[in-house]
Formats: sequence, C-alpha cells, structure tokens
Amino acid sequence: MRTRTGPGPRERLLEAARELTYRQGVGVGVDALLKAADVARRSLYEHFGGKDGLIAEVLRRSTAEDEERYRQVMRSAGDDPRARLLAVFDELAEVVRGPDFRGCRYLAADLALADPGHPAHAITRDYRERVHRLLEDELVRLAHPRPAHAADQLLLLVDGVLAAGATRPRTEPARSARELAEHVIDGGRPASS
Amino acid sequence: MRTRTGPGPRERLLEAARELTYRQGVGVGVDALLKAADVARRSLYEHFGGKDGLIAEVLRRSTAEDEERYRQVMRSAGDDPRARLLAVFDELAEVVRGPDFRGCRYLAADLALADPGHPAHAITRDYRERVHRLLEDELVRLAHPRPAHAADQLLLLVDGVLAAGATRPRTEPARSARELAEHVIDGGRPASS
DNA sequence: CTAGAGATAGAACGATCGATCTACCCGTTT
DNA sequence: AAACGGGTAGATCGATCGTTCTATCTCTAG
Repeated sequence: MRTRTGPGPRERLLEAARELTYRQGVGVGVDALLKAADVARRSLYEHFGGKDGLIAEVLRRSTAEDEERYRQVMRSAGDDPRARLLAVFDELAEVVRGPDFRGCRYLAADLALADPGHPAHAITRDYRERVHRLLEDELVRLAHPRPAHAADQLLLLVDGVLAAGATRPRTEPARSARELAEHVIDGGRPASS
Repeated sequence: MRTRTGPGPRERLLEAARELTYRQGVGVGVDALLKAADVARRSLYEHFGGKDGLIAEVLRRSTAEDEERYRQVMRSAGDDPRARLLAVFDELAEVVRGPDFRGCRYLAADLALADPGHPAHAITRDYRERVHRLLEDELVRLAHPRPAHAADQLLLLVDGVLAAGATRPRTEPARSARELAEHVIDGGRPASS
C-alpha cells in the first residue's frame, strides 16, 4: 500500500546530502550524512552504491531543479526576451542575498573533486550547456548578431556573480552584472526601447 | 656560513604545498606534502605549527606574488590607465590558457574551508581588497564617474574569467570579459580614442 | 502463516587523517 | 671537546575516512 508517513530513507538521504554538501562541501563525512538523514548505513550503499553515487545524484537533482527554476523565472518575466534574460540576474540577486548563500555548489564541487573522471564533472558540464542553450535561445529570438558568444558572456557574468557573491557579498554583484548583461544583450548598441 | 646547496626545508615545503594544494585542493594530506617536499614530518610543525599554518602561509605568499604580477603587467602596459586595465585581461587570457590552470586557488580555498574562522579567509579577503584598490586607482586616473563601482564590475569579470576558465575552457572567457571590461572602463559611453 | 524484501543498528575492516613523540645525525658555536 | 640547534627518519597516537559485514526488526505479498 505504500502508506508511509513521511519520505523514505532515499529521500531523506538526498535532502540531507543536498544541504550538507552545500554547507560543508563534498568532503563531508558519511557519518554526518547518515546522522543528518537518520538513515541506516546500509541504506546509503543499497540506494547509491556509495558516497560518490550519492553526491552524483544530489548534483543531478539539483541541476534539474535549478534549470527548472531558470525556466520558471523567465516564464514569469513575460514574452520579451530582453526582460526574460534580465530577470535571471534579478533572481540571482535574491539568491546571492540569501543568508545561506555559500557560492555555486557546482563550481565548488568541480574545484573540490580533483579526479577529472569523477561523475560529478560530467553532470556539472551538462548543466552549464543546458543553461547556455537557455540563454542562447533568448538571444536568437532577439536577433542578436552573435547569440552563442553573447550567451558565453552572460554565463561568465553568472559565474562572476556567484563567485563575487560568495567572496565579496557587500558589493551587490548581481546588480553590477545586470548592467553589463544589458550591454551584452543589446549587442554593444543602445537598447531598442 | 649558511652555505647550503639548495633551498631549505621551509622553502621546499612552501613550494610543494603551493603546487599540491592547487592541483589537489587544500584537502591534500600531510603525508603527500611531506613526500613531495622531501621533508621530515617534524619540520612542518616546527616551521608552521601545523597544516593550517602552512596553508595560510602558502596563500599569503601567493597573494603577494599575484598582486605583484598584476602590478608588473600594468607597468609593462605603459601609462594609459585604459591600456593598463585591459592588459590585466590579456594576462588573464594567458593564465587561463595555461595547461595547468585549475581555477582560482583563492576561491577554491574559500569554498573548501567551511569554517569561517579559518585564517585563509582573512588572507583571501585582504587580497581581493588590494586588487580592488589597484583597479580603482586606474579608474580614478581615468576620471571615471564611479571608480569604486567600476572596480567592483572589473573584479566580477575577473572572477567570472577564472570560474568560466576552469569549467568552460573552450569559450575563451578572457576575451569575452575583455570586451565587457572596455565597456566598464569607458563608463558606458564609447571610448575616447 | 510464512517467506522475503527493506530498513535499522552497530560492529568491524583497512586505510588515512593530522599531530606528537623518541632517537639519531650533522654542522656550528662556544 | 662539548653543548646545542636544526634536520631526518620513523613509530605511534586517537580520530575519522569510506566500506562491508552480521544480526535483528517490520512490514507486505503470496
């Protein structure tokens, strides 16, 4: 009947790992994860095969959620591609302002996992490509002369916001980036509006 | 007489730690550091008090060297502040292109060291302030209307280059950032030249 | 009722962590 | 010659690492 009262061990583990790997980094110990999730040791290895598998699944889920959040933010911004792109930076401003913000978890994972063969790297790479496409699609709709290049620049601004937001929070990096994003979106020429 | 043939244990440790903490992250084991430096275990604790002390000293040295490198690059670029600022991004292009580039070691250290009281954080924070001043001074010389804010933006672009360079190396982030840097330097208006 | 799947608790594995310690070697300085 | 400081080598400490294991419990399906 599956009439469980709450989320099962798998979900509890994923949620605890999502939280702890962000706050403490992917170097968190297995014991801390098990304790936070209130889950038996064995369950971790049954469901994910090991710590690396759990980390990979956490990143997979998180990228899917973040991509969907980007889409939602752009959807809420209306039809104008310019407004939709700028809305991304408005959302970033709120993310960075958040009291629990500790930088980009994907960049942190990439920097922390020295082994280039770790499954986490493939996941973060795919995520960046998906976001790049998301941005590029809007730029194409804007008839931007160099949509791919402009998407690279916007992604660079996003990375800059997340990095500066973690290291120099008082400088309001999202606001700074938004100004530059306008310049990128307008293709170096003044806005049409 | 101090007629030693090569660098002593202290220097060897610092050099090995500089290399290994960059390639492997600050999570490298003490044993790996000692083996790479070919130094006795005791020497580490005599000179630096422990692993954290060694890491802090590595960062201290590295920030001093990097700041000096920024100054040198700007010095070589002549007297025009605009050219001096853009030279920074040309230098970044070469850094990112380097085969051993693995991202910004200071951001990596900040993200990896969850404890906000770790001495490394104070060192990286001071470094960013020094670089900010370096950039701001040039913008003041340019009579930029908002030198502090523009320096924030340039620093955001630098962070973006180092992040994107580590995660999307094929996109030539330094070139993308240089274009935006020109826009920042020119204060939103076209270049005077 | 019973067999089996899923979860829990916890011992235990070998490996590694950072740190402390003893013992010895060597060059310098009294 | 003797004392000493800096360096090396290596054992050892308790703690923690990720992983595997046995044993028990609790459901649910047949």
